[in-house]
Amino acid sequence: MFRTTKNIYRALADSTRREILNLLSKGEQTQSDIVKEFNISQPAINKQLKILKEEGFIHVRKSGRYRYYSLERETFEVAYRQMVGEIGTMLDQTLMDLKHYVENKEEDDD
Amino acid sequence: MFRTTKNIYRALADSTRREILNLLSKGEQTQSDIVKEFNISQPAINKQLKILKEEGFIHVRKSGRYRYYSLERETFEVAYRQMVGEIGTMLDQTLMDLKHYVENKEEDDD
DNA sequence: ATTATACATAACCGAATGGTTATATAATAT
DNA sequence: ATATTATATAACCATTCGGTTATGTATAAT
Repeated sequence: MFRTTKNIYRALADSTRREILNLLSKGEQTQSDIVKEFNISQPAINKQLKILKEEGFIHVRKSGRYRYYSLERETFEVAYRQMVGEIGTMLDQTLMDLKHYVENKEEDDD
Repeated sequence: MFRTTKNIYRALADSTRREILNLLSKGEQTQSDIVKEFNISQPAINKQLKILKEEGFIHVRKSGRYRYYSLERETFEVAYRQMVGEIGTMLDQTLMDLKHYVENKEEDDD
């Protein structure tokens, strides 16, 4: 009932992944470029890239021995909008609830 | 560099927790009320509530043997804004990048 | 006083996470 | 042909996660 097609929540759950996305948002990067930006091993980065790819947030372009990673902007944006919508709704509802509470302050009976 | 004060990403990572938040957004609920809404055990819900509380997204009011849970609207909203800001920036940057790419289509040399 | 209800907590469990090291493979450079 | 570089993959490990059952404790109801 609450799952987005692409699980943006999973993608964003880890800080390394968020930083990778942030990095890629500045432009295409090879895997080794990305690895250089972190203090963790190449296989560790590779795994996180795999998860981001699984969830559809990034895209790989192969060229020679290089892999160029970039944001899958479309997917990302759609998922993002959905997430913002969901959470936004919750916040709206709390306002509604507060409004209801204020309005019915005196008459506790319904 | 990328961590919010309250870890909204962690809070939202699990679908049960998101559903709890959604439920609470409609108004205060006792723990047993919440338990009834799910197919999982009371201790399981209790654990998720503990995490949401840890991250500051909900609040408990004790009354008799009941625990009334409600959204900590303030924290939630601040974290939400921050998250939207962070991700929004990423998306803006990809636009920027795209713009740069489009503008420099013909001249690959900078 | 006894029973029922709401919640808390402990012990346990399997699976997923997020990293590691070691090693293989593929492409490039020398 | 050999060495180097980029990436992939396997095996391993500790921790976290998200649930379970069992049981304890506090409050309320009978």
